[in-house]
Order: sequence, then C-alpha cells, then structure tokens
Amino acid sequence: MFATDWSYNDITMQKGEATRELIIRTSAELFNTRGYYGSSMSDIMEATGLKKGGIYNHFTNKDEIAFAAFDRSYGLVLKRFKEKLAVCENSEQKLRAIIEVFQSLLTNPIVKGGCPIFNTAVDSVDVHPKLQKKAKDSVNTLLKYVEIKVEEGKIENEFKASINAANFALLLVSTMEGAMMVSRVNGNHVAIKNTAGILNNYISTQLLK
Amino acid sequence: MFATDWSYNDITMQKGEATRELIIRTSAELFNTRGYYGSSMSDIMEATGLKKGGIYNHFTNKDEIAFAAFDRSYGLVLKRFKEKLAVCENSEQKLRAIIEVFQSLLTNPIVKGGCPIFNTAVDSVDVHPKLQKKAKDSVNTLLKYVEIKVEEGKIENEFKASINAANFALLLVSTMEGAMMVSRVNGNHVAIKNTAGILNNYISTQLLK
DNA sequence: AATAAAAAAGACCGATTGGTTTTAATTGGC
DNA sequence: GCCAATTAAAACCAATCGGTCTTTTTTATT
Repeated sequence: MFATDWSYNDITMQKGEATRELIIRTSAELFNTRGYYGSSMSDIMEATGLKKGGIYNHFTNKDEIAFAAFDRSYGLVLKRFKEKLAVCENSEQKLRAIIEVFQSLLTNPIVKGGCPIFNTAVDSVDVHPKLQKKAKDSVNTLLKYVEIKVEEGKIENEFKASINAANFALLLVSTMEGAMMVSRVNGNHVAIKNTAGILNNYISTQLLK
Repeated sequence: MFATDWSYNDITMQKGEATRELIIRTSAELFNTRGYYGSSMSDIMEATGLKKGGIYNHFTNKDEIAFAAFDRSYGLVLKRFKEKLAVCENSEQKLRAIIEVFQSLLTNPIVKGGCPIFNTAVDSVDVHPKLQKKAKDSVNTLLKYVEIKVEEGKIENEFKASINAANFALLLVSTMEGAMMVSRVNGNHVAIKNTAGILNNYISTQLLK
C-alpha cells in the first residue's frame, strides 16, 4: 500500500491499471448497447472522461479495446453461471439456474444491453471477422457448458436417457437468446419471463424422469 | 410499352422506378448482412454501380433508403409465410410450414443475412429509434401472426385447448430466431436444422390432441 | 428531330471517423 | 524533495462519413 492507491472492486492497483479497467468497463457497456460501429472513440472518450491520448496510452487501437471489453463481459457471464450453479444440489436445479441466469442478464444486467456473447455475435458477423471468431467460440463454449449439465443429469438418472443433450442445450440457449432480443426491442421483460416459464415447464414434463 | 422499357421481375416500369428498386434491393441486402452503421453510402454506391447523385435523386437521405429496404424485406418475409401457409390443409401443417419458412430464411434466403426483421431489431435497438420502432412493430406482428395460427388450431380441435397460443408463438419465434443467430455465427445450418426438428417434435407431442 | 423533363454524374462540403505525435502533468521509488 | 518514468492532455492528421449542388447525360413526349 502506498500513499496513492487506486482501486476498483476492492482490488488495489496502480493508477495506470485502474484507468485501463475504467476504459474496458465503460466501453464494454457501450459496445454491448450500441455495437462496435455504433460506438465511436469519441463516445468512449466522453463516457470515460478521458481524452484520446489517455485512452491510446493503454490500447493500440479500437479493436484492442473491443477485444478486452468482450473478454471482460464474457468472463463475467461465465462467472455468474458458475456461481449460481455452484449452490445447486442437483441437475434439475442447475438447468433451472441456467434459465434464471439468462433472465438475469436482462433483469439484473452484468453489462447493460443483454447478453454480450450473442450481442457481439450478431454485431460482428460478416463485418468484423476477429470479433466474430471470439463470439463464435464463446457461443459454442456456452452451448457445450449447458450440454454437459444435461449430460450429467442423465448420468445421475435425473433426466430421461432418451433426450439429446446437445439438442436440448441448443434449444435452451437459442430460445432464451431469441426471447432476450424480443424483450430488448419491446423494452420490457415480458418475453424473457414467459419464455423462462415455458422452458421450466418443459424441464418438468419432458426432461425429468 | 415504349421503345425503352425497364423491367425487374417481369414488371415493366419507367427507368427511374427501376433504379429506385435497384437501390432498395441492393441496400436491403447490405443492411441485412452488415447493419445500418456497417453499411455506408459508399457501400451502396459500389453495390448499385451508381454515383452519389444517382442515389440521392431517388432518396432524401440514408434513413429513407433503410426504411424502404426494411419495408421491402419485411413484405417479402410476410409474403413467403402467406404463400407457404396458403397450400396447407390444416393447422398442424401450417405450424410446420412456419418453422420451415424460418429455416428457409437461411437456407434459401429472401435477403442474404438471415431474418431481416430480427436483424433490424437487434441492429437498431438503442441506436436508431425510428428503425427500432418499425422493427418492433414487425416483430410483434409476426408473433401475432403465429399466435393466430395456434388459436385457429385450437378452435379446429387439432391442438389441445390447454395450450397458451401467445406463449407458444413466442417460444416458436424466439427459438427459431435464436437458432438463426447461432447458425449465422457458426456459418452453417446445423443449429437451425436441429432446432426445427425439436420444435416439430414438440408440436407432435405437446400440441396435437 | 426537337425539346422539356427526368436521371445520373461529378465536384464539393463540413463534420466526424480512427489514429499519431508532441507536450504537459502526475506518479512512484529513491 | 528530487527525478525518471508513467500517464494523460492537446494539437494534429488523412480518410471517410452523410449530404448538397451544379452540370451533363439520358429519357420520354411531341
């Protein structure tokens, strides 16, 4: 500890590091709500309160900011999944927790604007290959994560052996993400809430033994 | 008919009208693949082969092009739904046809880039209020369209009376749209195909009496 | 073929884009 | 409290953005 300490989230760091975090945190929200091309360096300057020199002292270009912002958002989403699932006692609870986390991305956002993984995927496809690659990998990691939870439920004899884990994961993720889009464009949480209810019911009637 | 006739899709028109159509048709594809801010006037100039003067002779600004492009795409999507459903003999066939149309938006695109309704919704939310309003209305029209088909199936005694038409419509549309996003970012049709299969199975086991 | 109107090209515009470089201020270890 | 290093501001840059305006070309009518 020194006379001049800088901190965010109780983590002590040097000033430079703190500024870097500020830029990432701020631009993550910009990118997630307005997209890559919808967020200009001027927007980032205004949102952070820094001037161009202050920003480019920490990043070589806009792309690097976008990558760091995505990595942060993606990490936080995965973290929320892991934390919520850690306190579950069985696979049924875990699947319901997954649905709840998706819902929470809108109702209690990690980063304003919904799911940063899918937002980045949609935002980058066909226009930003590098960002698209990152988003693609993340989407598929998320799908695999859910698939494993379903598979575990089958092994534990909670879920019917006949169900296809990969397909159910795809259904769950696609549906929640689609519903988030509907909710976002409508500016309310009706779609995501109803969809969560439908999926929870599907678990009860189709998945459980 | 005159000495100099211009045509597109067997429709005879004046040259001006033909150019206007060309601009709309071309920019609709640009906007659907790259988004509003991802498509510049220069892009539209290059894709149409026209210079700035030629384009602004038909539209007052970029917004008007985007609106016209969206209206066209939206109209074509609705048209495809209506045409495919017109030859169905019952509500079950109609619901399966709806799923097929969603799938076809990727496999046999009306406009390259997937579903123009959802793409525009995601693209415009929080950054382009006017476009967002159009997209929002279209999303909800589409949801209502599906809901009515489900409701009809209940009246015809094909579907269980217990099912919630609005909720099922939301499930179907959200799921197919989410799966389209997964397919797009992965650059293949695996997700949309599998999801269509799951939903068709859902109809068989949950909806039908 | 002449002509008025419509259409398209081309030159131009200020503002903004992402990015660089130079200068000034702050910071942290001694 | 000094000094080097880090950090950030300020000024600057070429390129591109959406858009306007004038001129030229093409079209449609007589």
